[in-house]
Amino acid sequence: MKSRPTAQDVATLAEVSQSAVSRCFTPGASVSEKTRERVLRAAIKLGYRPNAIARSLSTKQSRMIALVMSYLDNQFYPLAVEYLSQELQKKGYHVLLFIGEKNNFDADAILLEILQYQVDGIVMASATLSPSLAKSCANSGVPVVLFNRLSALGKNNLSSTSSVTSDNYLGGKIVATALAKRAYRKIAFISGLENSSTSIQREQGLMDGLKEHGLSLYLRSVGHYDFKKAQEATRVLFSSSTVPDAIFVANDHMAIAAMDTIRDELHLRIPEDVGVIGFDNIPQAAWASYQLTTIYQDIHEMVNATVKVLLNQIQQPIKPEHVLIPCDMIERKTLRPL
Amino acid sequence: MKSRPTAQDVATLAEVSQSAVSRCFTPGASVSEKTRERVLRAAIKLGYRPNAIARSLSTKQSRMIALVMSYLDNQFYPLAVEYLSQELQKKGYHVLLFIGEKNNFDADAILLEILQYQVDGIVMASATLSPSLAKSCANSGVPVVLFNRLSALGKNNLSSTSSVTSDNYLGGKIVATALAKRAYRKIAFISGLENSSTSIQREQGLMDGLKEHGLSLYLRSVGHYDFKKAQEATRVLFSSSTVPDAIFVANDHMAIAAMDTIRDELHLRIPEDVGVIGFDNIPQAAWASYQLTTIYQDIHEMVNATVKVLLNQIQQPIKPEHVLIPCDMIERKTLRPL
DNA sequence: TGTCATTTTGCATACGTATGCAATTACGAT
DNA sequence: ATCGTAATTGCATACGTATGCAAAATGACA
Repeated sequence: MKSRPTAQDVATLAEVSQSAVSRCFTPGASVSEKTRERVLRAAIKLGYRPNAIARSLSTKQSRMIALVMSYLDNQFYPLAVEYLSQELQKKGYHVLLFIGEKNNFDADAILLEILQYQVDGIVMASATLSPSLAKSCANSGVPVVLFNRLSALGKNNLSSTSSVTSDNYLGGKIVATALAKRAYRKIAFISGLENSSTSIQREQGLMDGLKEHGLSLYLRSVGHYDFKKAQEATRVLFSSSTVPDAIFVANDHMAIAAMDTIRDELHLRIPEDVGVIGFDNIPQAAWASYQLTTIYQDIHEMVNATVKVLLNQIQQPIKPEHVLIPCDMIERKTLRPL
Repeated sequence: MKSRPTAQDVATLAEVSQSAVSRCFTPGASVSEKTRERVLRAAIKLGYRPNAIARSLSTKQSRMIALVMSYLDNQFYPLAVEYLSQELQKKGYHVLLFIGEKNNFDADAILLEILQYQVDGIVMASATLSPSLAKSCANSGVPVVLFNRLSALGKNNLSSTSSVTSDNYLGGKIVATALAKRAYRKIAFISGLENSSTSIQREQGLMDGLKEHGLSLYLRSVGHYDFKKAQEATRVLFSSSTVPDAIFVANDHMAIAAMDTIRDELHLRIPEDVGVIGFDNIPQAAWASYQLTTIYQDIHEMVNATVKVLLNQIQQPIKPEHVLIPCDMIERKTLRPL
């Protein structure tokens, strides 16, 4: 049980200096073919691999990216994690994962932990970045990209932290048009977390879109992006005498919850009695039992953009970037046909 | 854009030595109340936080755990990731996430990357550990725990790498008994990956259980733990003239795929025409449209055990440990009642 | 063969923290 | 006040790598 060989061990065996060994593992460094060969031979013999920790200390680059999430219930996020992790690995980065507790999610505390690890960048999904923390990151020179989130906006709608989101506002408008054209008139909205930018923008798009078609929102309920709470929200919508004929749910995860309640508890038919439309296009939306009509979030584009922005910011953190990914409707069977 | 303050900066401001500062941030170190106060005051003033990288280099403990996965489609894994990450954070560890590509998953290459980061331990889920790698880890003194997997077994059924799994064999037997008691006679099995220990043990349990009830397996098909492939496997089962009256599917993810195919394509009723039972008890199994009867995997117990074993092994890696978590059936509506 | 430009090499040091050891201080008891 | 013991502190160094700089080696060319 001896500890791992160091560059010095390799150097001794290969009869060169430790610097030479280091250069052999540093792309672009100046080493002759002869010594490289000798070093590599010795390295293989000893099973040597450079110590990334020591390298990080020396170069001041950890090649680690912190990924901050708050929950993985909604299948959209695991997929994002998976693809993001793969893309970052391709670029030579590694992912340090931080998942907060649902109830007491203290982003500030987590971020302080993160900063200790000298990560080269941070991707925040499922959590807003408090202004104080954004400042803290900026001071440390650690670039941050918000994934599927915007931070609190100033009056000019420009946040100081980079972000990548779908065009949620447009998505909301598309929903409004689709519902209007299908002759739905009593339209309800089940929101996500009240203070989340995604939910707010989707709702705003819906409202503005409805107005353009001479309609207005009929009912509204809050689902907190949670399955059970969305079911409760659905019950509330149907508990009064004023019943909606269509529901826009802020994401698919909740839309499925709503469908279960509508069909199994309330014994209503979808789409005959009530239309349902979601947002995200998670895999479950395509399952035969749901066939949920929804707004497509291009997860691959979102991740690609996130990686691109992040690496940009790492190279030269000048101005924050804000990327908007287009989205569109995927028609399945929870809205009646045109 | 100045770089982060160091212990030396704090020491200078507080007029003490760098050692004193270090000791203030090392639990159990000897510091007087007076100097601790001065140091902390200075640290706060400068916004100082110890550099975890430097600390790792010095202590030879990174307090990072590598988590290796191959896919997150199956909701069971995101939940495991979430809870595992939270538990490790509570213990002061952080998670370095590695997700392989579905197609070309080169565990060996990934593991070499991991070892460079000097992680204190490795949790492998969704991937078998090749003997060469296991040896490589042992040489490096890095403890490994297999989560929901066993490595290739020797003749004596004892692997040299620690593991935490459900009692998959027992689960298979429970399924056999449940099916037999409900008078199912033409029982089919849809397997996961053919070489995965979970699928193998669940099937073995089923076989042995059936035999005890004087039955034998009627049909068999391979689903590779993949949604679309499971649907194809289901079609195959029903394509010949010999049609099963019940199917045990190696996990819920595939069981749901099978249900979709059975009901939506084949237009058969569950459980009247055919019974379905899965394994895992993922959240979707409880959705109203499925109500899948399944075998419960206690994900919290599994994670708790994983963390416990891992920390044990980190402290004193003497003998590998193998933990078996009990499991039981959760009855919903995809098997006909007794 | 000698000169000069270029490539390769080694030396020395920095990165930021932890810690063994010896020196110093504090404190209680006599 | 004196001594002894325990608590605290600073010094020096180690952890493993990268890299600026100067020295050395190489190679091209006349």
